[in-house]
Amino acid sequence: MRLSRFFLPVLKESPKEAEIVSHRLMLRAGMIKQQAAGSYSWLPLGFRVLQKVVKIIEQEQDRSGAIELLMPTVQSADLWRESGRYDAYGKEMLRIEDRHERDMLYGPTNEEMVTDIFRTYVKSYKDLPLNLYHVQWKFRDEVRPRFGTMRSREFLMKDAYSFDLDEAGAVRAFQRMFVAYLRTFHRMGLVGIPMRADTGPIGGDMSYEFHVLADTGESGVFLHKDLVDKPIPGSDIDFRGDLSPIFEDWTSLFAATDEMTDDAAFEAAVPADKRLKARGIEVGHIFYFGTKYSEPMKASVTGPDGREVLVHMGSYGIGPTRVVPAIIEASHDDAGIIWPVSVAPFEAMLINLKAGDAATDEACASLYAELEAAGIDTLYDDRDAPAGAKFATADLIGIPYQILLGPRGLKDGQAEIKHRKTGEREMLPLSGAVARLKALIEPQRRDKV
RNA sequence: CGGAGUAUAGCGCAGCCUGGUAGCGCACCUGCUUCGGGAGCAGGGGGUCGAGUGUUCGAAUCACUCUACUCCGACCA
Repeated sequence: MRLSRFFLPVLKESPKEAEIVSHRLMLRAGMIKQQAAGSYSWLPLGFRVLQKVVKIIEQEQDRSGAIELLMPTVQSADLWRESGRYDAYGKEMLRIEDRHERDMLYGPTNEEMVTDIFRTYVKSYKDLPLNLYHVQWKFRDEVRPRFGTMRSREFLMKDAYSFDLDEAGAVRAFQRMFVAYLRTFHRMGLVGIPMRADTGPIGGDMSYEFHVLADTGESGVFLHKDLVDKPIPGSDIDFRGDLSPIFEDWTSLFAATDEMTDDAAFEAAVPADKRLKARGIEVGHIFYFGTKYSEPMKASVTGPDGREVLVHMGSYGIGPTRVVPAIIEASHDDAGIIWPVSVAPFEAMLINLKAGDAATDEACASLYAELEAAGIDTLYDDRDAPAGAKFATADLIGIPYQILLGPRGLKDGQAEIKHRKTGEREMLPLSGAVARLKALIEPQRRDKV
């Protein structure tokens, strides 16, 4: 993509409403624009990141055996009356009336609707286990939206719903999601630590929140230090096999939010040198809630013995529109964002240090063509701007690798590659630069981790 | 929902106290000079001062009402 043909409204100064670093950087990097309280447009750069995050989530959901579909944002109130949540949900639910004066709502979650789909079609235990998910916009009329897309009212959520014959099956489904979530966050360059959590209004018995550690996190978290760099299951993990050893390995170490524990319990459970008290951003939440919805909504199957049984359900959410700022909170410096390659809006940025100079333009154009041919997703800064402004933009928007070419380098037949994360610079013969870049990027690609 | 604030050009702000018809920096446009870490000079465009009502000869400025947004607390992916 040529920058001169892209839409990238970067800001030199940060709007005053942005209090936390991710919000500030997302505004400055031209990723989002606020449209109302808790409501954001995703501008092209931000949308690229969001799409990459969603792609990783989908890949790991699919790998774990979940099946993607898409349900509407606007739902009929009737389903929610069946489950009893139409009255229970309160003011957080945006209620809408259509022209026929029917009660509708903008979905804050989809348990009712997916249960309705399930009960319509699934009649036999032979069709279980089943896990259906979608990635769809939600609306929760938060009392106080804040921190940009970290806590917005309209937000994107991947929500998965598992259906099993009994509790043992549901626990296996829960463990599959648990492992899928470990992998999902890891692939985005995040350390997502599962913590015992409160079940909240969705209800249920077993619940883990996945938290990214960051000073700006909204929750206090207590955890065993060893969880921070615990190895993540690889892409060869067999989701049809027994995942309970992994589950137990992770959950045997203490980790809980401040809603679930306190200093005394923490100190009793974890030796002093292993205690880590921090702030966490909740990026995912998984629940097992048994027959909470299948019972009122009559979602049952015929079991092997011919008897009708209510299915045991769980639900599993990740908020991509929150994950993006969480990644920034975890990975930035004074100059701007530092994207992991797997979610970066572009993998490389080619900087023409003297746009308008015929020889440099030509050399950059051919280098750009070479980068594209090599499959490197490149943003080519071909603007007629001072070099300093180009560097500032490249650093701000956090492209992992910058490749610099100007008259000086051209004279020596050399290009410079700069690593955004480390600041390291290498001079390379022009002919070898693309190969070098490819070697750097490829192992970090999202499908390789 | 309770508490505290803010609202003047795309962004950041001054002007308000003490009423006299709007200004600065950045951004934007034109030209020239520049270009290896957010360029310089010259010229230029853009605002019914959040909305309404009132006070006044006259309101960005004073009064009242409303709206939007932000921050702090209780809730949530």
